[in-house]
Amino acid sequence: MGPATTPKDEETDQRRESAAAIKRGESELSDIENDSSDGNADASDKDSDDVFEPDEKTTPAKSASKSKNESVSDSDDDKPLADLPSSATKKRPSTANSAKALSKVNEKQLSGEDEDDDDDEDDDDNTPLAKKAKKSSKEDKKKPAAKKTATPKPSKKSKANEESDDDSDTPLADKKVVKTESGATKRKAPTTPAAKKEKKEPSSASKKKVKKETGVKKEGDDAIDEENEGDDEDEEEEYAWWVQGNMDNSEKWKTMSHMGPVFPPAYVPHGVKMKYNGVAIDLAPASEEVATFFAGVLGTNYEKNPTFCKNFFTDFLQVLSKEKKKSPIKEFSKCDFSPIAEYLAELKEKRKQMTKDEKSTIKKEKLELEEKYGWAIFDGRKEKVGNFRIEPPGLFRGRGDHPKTGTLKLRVTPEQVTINIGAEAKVPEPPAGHKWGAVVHDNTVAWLATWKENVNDNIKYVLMAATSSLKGQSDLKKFEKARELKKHIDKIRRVYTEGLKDKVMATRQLSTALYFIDRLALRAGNEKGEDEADTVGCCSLRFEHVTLEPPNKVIFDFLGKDSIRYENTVEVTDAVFKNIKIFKRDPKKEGDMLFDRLNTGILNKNLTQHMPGLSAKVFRTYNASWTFQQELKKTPTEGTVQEKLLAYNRANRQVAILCNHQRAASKGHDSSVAKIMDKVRGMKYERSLVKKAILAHDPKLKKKRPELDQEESDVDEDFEEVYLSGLEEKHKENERKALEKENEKRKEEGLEALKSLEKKKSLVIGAAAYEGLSEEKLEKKLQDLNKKIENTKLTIVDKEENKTTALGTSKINYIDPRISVAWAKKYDVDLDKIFNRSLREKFRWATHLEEDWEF
DNA sequence: GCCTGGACTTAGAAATCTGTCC
DNA sequence: GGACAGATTTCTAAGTCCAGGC
Repeated sequence: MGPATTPKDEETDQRRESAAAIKRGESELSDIENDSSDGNADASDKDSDDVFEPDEKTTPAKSASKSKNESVSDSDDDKPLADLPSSATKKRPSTANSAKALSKVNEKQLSGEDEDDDDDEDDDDNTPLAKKAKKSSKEDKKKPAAKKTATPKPSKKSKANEESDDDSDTPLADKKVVKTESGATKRKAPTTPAAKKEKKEPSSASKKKVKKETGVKKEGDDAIDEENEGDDEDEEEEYAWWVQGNMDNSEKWKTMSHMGPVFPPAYVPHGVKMKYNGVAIDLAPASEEVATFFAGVLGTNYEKNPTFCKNFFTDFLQVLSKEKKKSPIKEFSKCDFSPIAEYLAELKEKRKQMTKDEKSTIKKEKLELEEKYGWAIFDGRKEKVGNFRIEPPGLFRGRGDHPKTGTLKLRVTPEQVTINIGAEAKVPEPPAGHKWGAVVHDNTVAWLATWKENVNDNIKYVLMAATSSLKGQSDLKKFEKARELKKHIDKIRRVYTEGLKDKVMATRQLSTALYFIDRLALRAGNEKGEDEADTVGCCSLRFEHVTLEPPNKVIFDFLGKDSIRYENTVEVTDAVFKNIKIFKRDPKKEGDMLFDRLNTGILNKNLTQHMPGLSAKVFRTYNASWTFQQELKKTPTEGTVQEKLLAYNRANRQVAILCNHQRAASKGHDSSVAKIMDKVRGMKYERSLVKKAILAHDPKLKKKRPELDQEESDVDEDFEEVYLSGLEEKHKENERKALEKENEKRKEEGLEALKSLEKKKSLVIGAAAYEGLSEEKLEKKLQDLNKKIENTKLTIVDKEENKTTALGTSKINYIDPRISVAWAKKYDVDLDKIFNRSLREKFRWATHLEEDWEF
């Protein structure tokens, strides 16, 4: 499939540039490699919570060194390790702790390593083994039968591995049992909290409030205390959960109440008729609603997406078939939804044209709803709910090539909704004539309500807002985990670097994947079903997603999350290059897994051995925050706030590029940049006039301040002409408008229209504008212009660099906010220049720290 | 021990709001 | 005050990952 979704070629260049940022790793890596090869590895390795005890503490240096020496011979040729003469492979670093650590896991999980080395070589390196049919997988369709026959058997088996040996030889993809069809999976009632609690350790003696609370209510109250409402940001008192440092949030509340979710209003038919074959068609309300959904996407890319149209039409026919009268609608191509689309456009226009009063009435109603349903009471504290609205029906807008995009998303009924609320609280009333599907009192989960949507059978939740203490605690926990990784990262890098040359294929795959996850911040890459868009992450990369460019470049080109294209050319170490070559070796072909002995489960299980709770995604957080902190060091200490902010945004941008956070370039980007550039030139022209005026006052300054006599770089006579005539034009236009306005007024008053304004503003432009100004005023003007020009120039740079890169995602999710807070303190920049109101609220927990705080 | 459903985080697009310029 | 652009908020799709059930 062609990566057609959001190709951004310039972005690629930017990304390449960002490879520089990635190289932070490269240099470190070579350090690590050198480290391990020169036998000094253990000197720097002070990890206390080392998980690989036995050999680890004995002679890591020796083993590391040994492994390196061996791998030298290993890497002398391009042959996979298995193809080397046994004498070479037999010397494999079996005592190398790190590689062993990786293999250890594989022994268990893959049961892939035979005790007999020779066998191992053959099995692992040469031939991906038995390929059973992968049920309902895309790969399956693409793989011809030949693939499935390549099934050499392992020759010997160790006792311990006897049972799983077969599997060990099988690329994992082929072992996986794929999800059953949606209909085949039964829906489970939510697990009872009581049952869960029995298994769980009772959480620590409740989280005490360390500060005075606001909005404390008696438990069981169901109405929200309006008096306590107000601008949260201005509230002095807050629930400073972060002070006590208890990060165990397995028990999320003791008492909890809320008002339940809000359902979308019932459909009100508009009566506008769509056409079929040119004839207006009467539709029953249910059908009209679905037709209106489609009319709403006319003019967007969805309309041009055949899958979207096909899925929509299938469901539309289904709805039509339920009408009492038989509908003539049979073919999509004969449908004309434009009358409804026009009606929708009219509605939109009407909304735009609403009077101030009408707008404020709507706003008031919205606020009232938010006030009523937008809050929950957690242990007596009023906290904001995130999405308290049940998703309205519509057409599923799956991204990329989602096979179900366009499918009708049905209206959710209260009977489908499960409410989670404190046992002591009053259960919110369901809409009249309805009942809740269930009511539970589970304080081990964060959701207030849940339901299952019909399109993908996904479970949806009503959750707390990002500013809530619950989410704040999760955030802090996440960043602390990433900081914890800092203590282990050297070791992990050393381990996977050694693992790159391990004899066992599974270990090499694991190590290579880890290398990418660490260096390139790739996502883990879970397997996906055939009812989802074909996107991949690290573990699910396929043959066609990675190409090699000798001597040491790897080119990635694949669609990642949200079908966003990831394009990157990276210089890698010899070992990685060689591994990819092996992983792509015959008989592998397009459609085959690159890492056929790896999946996210194995990867993460391995990672938890290095550090409890460590998973692939932690690397993204760690590397994002770490990169950000490093990049911020480039902030000019003496610079203006604007310059400091540019440095901040650049650091942010490096992270966004690393994480491949993209956005579509706005339509008017180029023209808006051109406009600003013209503005700068105009200011420069004005500056040149001011300078001349200053010199006219005091010609002696010419020597003292030669810059006053300097020509402006990009302001020439042509520009002057255009600029001045532009000013004149503008002036005339303003006069014309003013006259028009005046005459309208006169008309109302029954007066005769004027031919020209009585009081005209005279236009003074060019040098004349500065004649007669005092030297002092001119100097002030010059200073102002200098400042303005510099700031505007920086704006252009920032804008240009931000064209297709989305900074928000990394700022919200990956960069430890404490780095930003410390930076703002250190460089004396207002926090609100870098965090908007929402972020300040979301990261309130991060604001109380010293400027020397480090990630 | 494997698999999957459930719970949650992360993501870009779309909608809405806000500020600036004229 | 209207138009426009940019910022912010909302929406919900699409990921990750792990606990619990078989």
